[in-house]
Amino acid sequence: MTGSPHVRRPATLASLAAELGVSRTTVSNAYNRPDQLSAPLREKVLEAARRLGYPGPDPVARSLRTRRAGAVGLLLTEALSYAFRDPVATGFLEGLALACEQAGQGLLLVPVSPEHADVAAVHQAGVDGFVVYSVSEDDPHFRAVLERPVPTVVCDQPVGVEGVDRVGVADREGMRALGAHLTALGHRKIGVLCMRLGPQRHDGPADPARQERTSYPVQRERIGGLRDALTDAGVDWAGVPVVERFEHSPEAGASAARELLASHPDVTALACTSDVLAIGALQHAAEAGIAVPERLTVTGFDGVPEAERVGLTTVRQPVRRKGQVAGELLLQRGDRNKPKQVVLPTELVVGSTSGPATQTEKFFSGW
Amino acid sequence: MTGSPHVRRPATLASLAAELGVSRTTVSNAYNRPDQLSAPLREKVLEAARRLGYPGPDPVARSLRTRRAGAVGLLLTEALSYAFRDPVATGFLEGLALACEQAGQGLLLVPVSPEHADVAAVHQAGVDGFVVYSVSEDDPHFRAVLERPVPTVVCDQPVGVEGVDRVGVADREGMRALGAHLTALGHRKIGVLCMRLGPQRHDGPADPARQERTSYPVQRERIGGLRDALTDAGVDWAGVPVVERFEHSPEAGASAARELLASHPDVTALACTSDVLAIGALQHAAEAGIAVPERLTVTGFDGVPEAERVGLTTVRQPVRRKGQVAGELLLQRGDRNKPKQVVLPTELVVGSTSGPATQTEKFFSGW
DNA sequence: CTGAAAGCGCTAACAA
DNA sequence: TTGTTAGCGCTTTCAG
Repeated sequence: MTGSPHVRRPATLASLAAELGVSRTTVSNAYNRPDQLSAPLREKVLEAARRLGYPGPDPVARSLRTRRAGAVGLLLTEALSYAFRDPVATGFLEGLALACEQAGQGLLLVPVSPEHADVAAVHQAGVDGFVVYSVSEDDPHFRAVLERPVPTVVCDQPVGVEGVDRVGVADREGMRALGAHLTALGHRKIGVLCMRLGPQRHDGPADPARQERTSYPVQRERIGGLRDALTDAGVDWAGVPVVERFEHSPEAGASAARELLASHPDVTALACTSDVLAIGALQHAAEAGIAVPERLTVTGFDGVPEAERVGLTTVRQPVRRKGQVAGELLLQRGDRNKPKQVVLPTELVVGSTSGPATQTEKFFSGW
Repeated sequence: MTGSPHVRRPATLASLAAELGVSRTTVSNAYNRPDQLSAPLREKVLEAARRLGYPGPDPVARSLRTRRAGAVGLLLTEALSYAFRDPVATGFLEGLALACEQAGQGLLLVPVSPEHADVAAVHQAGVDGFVVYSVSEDDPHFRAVLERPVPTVVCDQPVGVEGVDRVGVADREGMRALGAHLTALGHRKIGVLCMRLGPQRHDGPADPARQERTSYPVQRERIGGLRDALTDAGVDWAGVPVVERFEHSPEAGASAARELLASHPDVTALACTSDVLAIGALQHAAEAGIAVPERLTVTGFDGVPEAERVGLTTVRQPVRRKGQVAGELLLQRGDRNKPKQVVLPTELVVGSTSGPATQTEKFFSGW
């Protein structure tokens, strides 16, 4: 009577109760409050459930009633799928997942394809809170998150959003230490490879104005830290070439390195704002027969596992811990109402890809 | 009257409707069926919503009503966090996420810490279906999934579960091709490094009985494929040393390589059942001063990006595609009722870590 | 220890 | 184009 024949309507708590001649409360208690009813009765209920194929209380209905979804939503910059290709993002996810796991909460990846400028997914997410991972300051999905009446914590970007928690790392200090390392090695001709600075695709040189105006504070800080260090050593920042890439991949790093070295064959060090770019730069160097670190120093930022494996000089940030803190900030907020800011430390890691600046005259950079 | 003062009770659809003097349907339509009401009225509703801070229809309530959660659940073997450290898992996730994204569905990672033998999380997940990634045949969480009245698709393992879709790859064929490659290069003394074969921690040699009895069909198939190839070449499998590791990490691979080479210094090739293990083996070789491939051939399985970068000889499986297929199987199942099995092809990739078997006499393997 | 009553917030027919 | 009527399946005081 209720539907087409092929739709098997599973039993509900009510139908089970009716079947057994007990009240719905009793059935509910059998699942949620075992101590509120006698063991035999409970077993009877569970047995009947098994027999009738009742899969236990419907999670959605329960969520509606209890007003808790048992999951936290995760909003990522890029297409959802990108996150899994980026080792920094996966490290973060690992930490966040860990925190969720410990709290018994699910982690819902909110599907936001960049083209799909469709904010609906954010509204549709049944979650008790959001973690926002490194999005641009004017991301529409992010704004949609803010409209939801649930707590939110931001990782990295954007900074300074009113009323939301944030966890980040000491980007500027880390890069500054790296810069000092480079200048101490005698490098004066330094080139920079950086990640995207704006929402629009742009691949190529980025002048200081563009560096400042970026909507990605993390990049601004990292570049700024390097600038601080170089300035301390008397290097004029205006003369430092910076090449930007929209994509974040080893391939992008390789092509950026090629571009920068072609236009500035005299640079002795390539400072990249991420390990992924640096790995690409190393790859280019290897292919072009440029000896690292003898003829070219290459550095990264992040401290991803592969970087460590290849001995990259970099700045390590506690990615996993960052994710964990983000989760804890969200899940262990008592009834705190003032937003909390956490900044984790970074650490210079000197590997085998940085060495003294080349003493010899300019090489022909190529083969 | 309804609660403590610090709990701001957000507006609901009903209260908004009351406020405007329209029916709840109208408000609902303003959000879900814009064409069902006049533009001015709709604007009026939306404006009032903004004014009253109504965040739009509650997703959980909607889900209850529409009987669709808008998300698929993902069940992983290991601790949730492990998945993000394993490049094969992340590749799979990437593909799955892609499929979800395209369908506008969320992806809910179900928190199952292995110690927390607590199946509750599976019951608590508000999802329209489950994807199960490579779990053991007798995993309790998996059984809990099967009890839920939603469609399920399994990736890789377990095999042969009644009524559920499955996507896998040609593990055996791939490994067989790799084995043929090795024997063609003249290798006869071959050692194997494999992943866990049982639920209990076991690190060390795995004899043929243990290989057969494993509850992880994927390992069985890969080892079996190699066995086929070696047998074809007249190598007696009983004499092939297999070292197992419970953890799946480069470190585990390195230690396994060390162990195997110590007990069998005469092997000329190390076939690993995963790239991650192989990368560890390479690392050990580098540290021990063993030239690859001159003195030792090392091979993997999977074709992860890093393997490609280091030139590992391996068997490539379409991990991302596998995830995508899993998603499509779940999301695009019309009203199909017979389960579907998809097996994707694998491909031998010859890199620079495999070479002819050493012609010289036995080396002292180590230093 | 068990039951009755009262919704959680929403959508989907169907009428008006 | 708008409103009315019924629940979706469950939990939770509060009495018995």
